Amino acid sequence: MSERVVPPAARQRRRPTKQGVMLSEGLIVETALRLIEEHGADALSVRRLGRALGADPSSLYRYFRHTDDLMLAIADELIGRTLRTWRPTGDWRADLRDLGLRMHAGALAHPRAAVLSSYRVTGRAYEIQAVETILGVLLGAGFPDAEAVRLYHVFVDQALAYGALDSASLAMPKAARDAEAAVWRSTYARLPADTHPHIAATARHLVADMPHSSYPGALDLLLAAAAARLAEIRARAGPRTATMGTSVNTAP
Amino acid sequence: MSERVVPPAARQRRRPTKQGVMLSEGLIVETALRLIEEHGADALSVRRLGRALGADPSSLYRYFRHTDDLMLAIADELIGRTLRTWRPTGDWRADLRDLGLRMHAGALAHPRAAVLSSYRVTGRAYEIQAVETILGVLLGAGFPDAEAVRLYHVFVDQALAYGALDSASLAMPKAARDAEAAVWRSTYARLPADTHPHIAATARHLVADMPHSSYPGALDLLLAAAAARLAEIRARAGPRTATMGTSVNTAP
DNA sequence: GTTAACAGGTCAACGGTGTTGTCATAAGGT
DNA sequence: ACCTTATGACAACACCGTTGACCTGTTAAC
Repeated sequence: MSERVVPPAARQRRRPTKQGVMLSEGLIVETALRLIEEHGADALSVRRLGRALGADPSSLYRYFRHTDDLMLAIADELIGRTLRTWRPTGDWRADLRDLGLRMHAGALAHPRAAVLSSYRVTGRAYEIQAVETILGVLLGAGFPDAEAVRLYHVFVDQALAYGALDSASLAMPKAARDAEAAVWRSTYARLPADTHPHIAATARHLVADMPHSSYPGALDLLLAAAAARLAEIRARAGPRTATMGTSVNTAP
Repeated sequence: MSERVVPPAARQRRRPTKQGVMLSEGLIVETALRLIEEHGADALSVRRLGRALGADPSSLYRYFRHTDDLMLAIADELIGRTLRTWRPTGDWRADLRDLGLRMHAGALAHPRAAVLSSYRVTGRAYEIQAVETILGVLLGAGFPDAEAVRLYHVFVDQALAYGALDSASLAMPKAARDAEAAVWRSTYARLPADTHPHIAATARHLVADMPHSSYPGALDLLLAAAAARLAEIRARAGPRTATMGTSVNTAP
């Protein structure tokens, strides 16, 4: 190692691996994502990744300082992919709803990366682009600066937090997941009405609802609250238009 | 091990540890919580816990099948503590707000347990009590069964998801956390207005807002949306009262 | 061409982790 | 007093991330 770190993009002096592979940041990230996809969230370790690449595990430390440096690179790649498949229409509410669902789905597809990236600021290219885009949607809708930032923060954190939560749940072995769903049926649904009246009264709904993600519901509540707030702001600023829930993109 | 597992509560045949400690589920959970509190989230491992207890690590497997069995026990204890310090007033919105903030704070105090418990159903005593209580608040407020369950689900998941998210962030070494805050100041706040107009326009707010948890904001938006929904329900059912945002606790 | 610098791949080792199979023993019931 | 058995201890396994030392091929300069 000696002083090792990572020369950024100006890499030269390439040499193939003993097994003939040309390493690169891109190849490593891609392989890591493939590993996660094929063999589950826990399949990603420096050693296994090295094996999958046909390289010594320690070689990876020439490209990433720690494992979570690698995870951040993976996270940024995921942000990029999500953003690339998203087509804004100009309707802020529909656009944010679509984007939120895409972020959530993206997280579910890569549970391990999602968990790690959820609470980190990568500061990388795609992340910056995402911030700029989402802020643009909110400002374009007519939210004042401070409010737009607050909403941006809540929107992103909610998508990431739920993404991580549902990812973790999804990463459990299937048997364990089924067992959890069974707890609602066998434990909760059988509590007697005299000791647990509220659970007993709603048991049917609990059994049906609880095993699914509550993210779509949470997202809709968030957007509803935001729309109400926007209507209020518009009414206060000057009651001209009565349209609500939709907004023309008239950013300066 | 042979077939080992955990005889539930009917434990007898106590024998002290070599160092003279009498093990018990309770003592183990308490010690684990103390360990987390004193030495941070990563300080909890079977081996360290054994050392702290004055027992061989493998002894713990007589009480818990896996480490996350242990984590679930810890999680339930946390739920219990949170619930015990909460005093409902009858105002559903204020009560849920208070409870949400307490859950979030409780998670922050025990990051590792929070992350693990966030996506698990313990089915243990305190968890059941929490479900019953929260459902009672919502039903008492006047939400119909199905809606109450949906709201319960979103409320709890939101508290847990944000708890886990902010826990993870808090569990980072302080230096790393500071570095992340610096990214907002040094990277985002310096983007030129012509390439990133929206970020540039709101940079001041981003720097101020982003390093803090967005949970309180998210919680308030959720409660606002719920209150609006409740007003709608009441208006539809029969326009008698005009009070809104507050509710008398008239559960059957 | 020859050479010197060094990026980058490899090896071996360290200290950690969760988990389990085997064994010894003290406690309880009879 | 005996027998059973719950439970603690020990040792080992297979993994993990990380690092220091070494070696070698590529490149740039001469």
